[in-house]
Amino acid sequence: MRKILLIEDSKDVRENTAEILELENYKVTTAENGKIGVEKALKTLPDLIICDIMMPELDGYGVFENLSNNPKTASIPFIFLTAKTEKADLRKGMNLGADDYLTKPFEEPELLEAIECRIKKNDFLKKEYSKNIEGVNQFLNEASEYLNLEELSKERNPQNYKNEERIYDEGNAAHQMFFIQSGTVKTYRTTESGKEFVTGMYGTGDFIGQLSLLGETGTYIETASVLEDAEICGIPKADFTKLIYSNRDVSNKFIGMLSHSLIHIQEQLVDMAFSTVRQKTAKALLELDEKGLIKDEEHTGISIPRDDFAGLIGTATETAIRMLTEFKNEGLIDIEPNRRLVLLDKKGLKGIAEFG
Amino acid sequence: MRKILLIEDSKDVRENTAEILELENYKVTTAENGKIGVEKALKTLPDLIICDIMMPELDGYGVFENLSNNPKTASIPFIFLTAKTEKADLRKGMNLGADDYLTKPFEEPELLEAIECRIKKNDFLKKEYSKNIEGVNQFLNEASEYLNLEELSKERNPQNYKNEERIYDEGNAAHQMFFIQSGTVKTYRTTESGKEFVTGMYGTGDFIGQLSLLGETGTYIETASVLEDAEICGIPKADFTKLIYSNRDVSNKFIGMLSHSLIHIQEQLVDMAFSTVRQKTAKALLELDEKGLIKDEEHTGISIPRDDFAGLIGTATETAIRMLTEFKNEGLIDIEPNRRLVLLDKKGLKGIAEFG
DNA sequence: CGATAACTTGACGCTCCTCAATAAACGTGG
DNA sequence: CCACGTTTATTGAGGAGCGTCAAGTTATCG
Repeated sequence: MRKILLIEDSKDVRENTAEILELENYKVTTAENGKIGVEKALKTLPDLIICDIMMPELDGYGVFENLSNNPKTASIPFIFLTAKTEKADLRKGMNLGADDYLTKPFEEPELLEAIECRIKKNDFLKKEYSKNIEGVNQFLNEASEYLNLEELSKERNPQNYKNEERIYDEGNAAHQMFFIQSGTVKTYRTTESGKEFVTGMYGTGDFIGQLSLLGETGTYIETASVLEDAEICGIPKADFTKLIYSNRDVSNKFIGMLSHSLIHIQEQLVDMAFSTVRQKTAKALLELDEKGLIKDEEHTGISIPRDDFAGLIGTATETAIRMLTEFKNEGLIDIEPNRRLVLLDKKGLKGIAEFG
Repeated sequence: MRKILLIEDSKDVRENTAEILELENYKVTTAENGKIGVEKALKTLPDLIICDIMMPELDGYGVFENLSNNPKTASIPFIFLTAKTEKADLRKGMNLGADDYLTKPFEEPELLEAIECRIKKNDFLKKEYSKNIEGVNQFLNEASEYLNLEELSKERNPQNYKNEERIYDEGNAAHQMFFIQSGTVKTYRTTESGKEFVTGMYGTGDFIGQLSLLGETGTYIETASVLEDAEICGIPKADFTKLIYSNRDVSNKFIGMLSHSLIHIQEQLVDMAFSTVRQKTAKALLELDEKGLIKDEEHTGISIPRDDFAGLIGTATETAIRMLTEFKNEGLIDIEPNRRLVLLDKKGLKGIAEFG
């Protein structure tokens, strides 16, 4: 049962509203001024707070400010209540970061709808997505669902791509991002000297090309090509940017994910600078395994061309191969006749990744 | 003079509103239905659009949808107009990404205030900030100004840090970010093998530690220490997150900046993997110069310890020094008696950075 | 002015890249 | 289904680049 805290100085409005909510099966706590409201909020940690603006002791802004500064209460949805005449003040409240507001007198369905909407929203926001770019995938799906934007991938019919086929090219104008329905894809950049640096490998359920849509050049920052026959559908830039930019909650979530990516890639940078190829190889194997691209107890894995594996580490193909055979001789991995890699000793690899 | 497009089917309301706006010295274009509205919007590219929801031919949502999908008009502020009875529909409009709305009948000051607010906002958003993390600086300043959040750095009294002093340490709980009022600071990570990788060098007007506040561990991801005596003031996490998360426009802008950083750091990663030390040295010099940390025609520059310079490239100190003397012998840079570096031939360095 | 720290240069060896040759896998057409 | 050519993987040898250690030089600070 959801708990709602109602902060309102007028006894009539308070009791009336509380009754409506209780009939809808919410558990209601009430407070007759801001000060008490803050105390009760901290004590009961409700799922949602409805709060009048004009109040004795501590006004609505004060309450909001107070609760925002406490991590325990900062993320509780907050709905302002206000008389129609105070309308000008509303903009201030919304700018502070309140989630919604109602003008008194309000209708019953209006109230309930607003509450329902906010609670649903908060459930979505509380959910944790994985730290890396992979988290974006799941996130986009749920976000589109949550916003009722059926325009996203669902309604698009996927296109078939064969091995080696390119999905988009570095430098071309970026009009779409892509969702991988099945198959495997690598993204890479080509250096002046003609070498390929593989920036990522992606499988079923991943999105690629998002970052290029946000870049200021408006062009793809990398090339994507197919590793294993894939079904892929394109998502127009407009759909994506609408999703990201138009809804505050979604964009906040997205900021969190971008930060994680940034932190992660910074770690990679340090690795790249100071690790030996042996360490980098072990790390690459572990990362690929996490994405389910390498055969182990759980996954079937895929056959990865040695060129690409080397490009992922940033080394010469021959060196990469040497490392792999080294690992094989040490019993850490196995190489099947069809060149498929099999992870045997994850712990051992982790040790190498860290200490060499 | 600002151009406003008013789309409204009721003749009374339309003419009335237009008059108010013209008295305030706006240039007003009117349209009596959605279809004409879209056409006129595309033709005149107004600074702001006010649009009724319930209309013949094409309703307000349709108009908004249409204009959102055209890059030319997507960023024009959009204010919905609606009768009080249609209030439920409003939430839909706002979710679509409209900027504001007014309920009919509205008061004159209410209208004007809303318009003023949106135009101001849009001016702020249109402004371009530099692509890298440095852009965040200027941005935060202007954003705090724009939101009237005087709580940020302005009102804090800076603390003095001396050479070598540490501002925060990798792994410690992150409660603040920092603004550099004067002086120079480096941020670095220490590897297992005890080497320092310098992740950035920052000077007057830069912010540091933001990313750590957004990370999920809640700890600093790097260590910051002073290179040149500095005045630095701390900005509490709460202030920063409030700024970033509470306002949609600010967070959108922030997404853009994070994306740029991500793209930039990905480029660094490729460089790190395939460039020679010679190339990396040239690149590092150019980057430092862009930040005004190296002496050239415009800047006085600072004295950079060779250790740190090497850490920035990800190489041994001795190797870094060898490269510098190499460049000196080639006449690309000069090394003053106090070890200060002077850039002489930017073009030459750029050539080396790209082709070796 | 001396002690200490920071910088610079030299010598040597390891890591990893390059080039070259061989072996295995793949694909094609008969 | 096999022989053949082609691509991809693997192994080997040699050398360039860069890290490490050590010694010498210059700046810095009390």
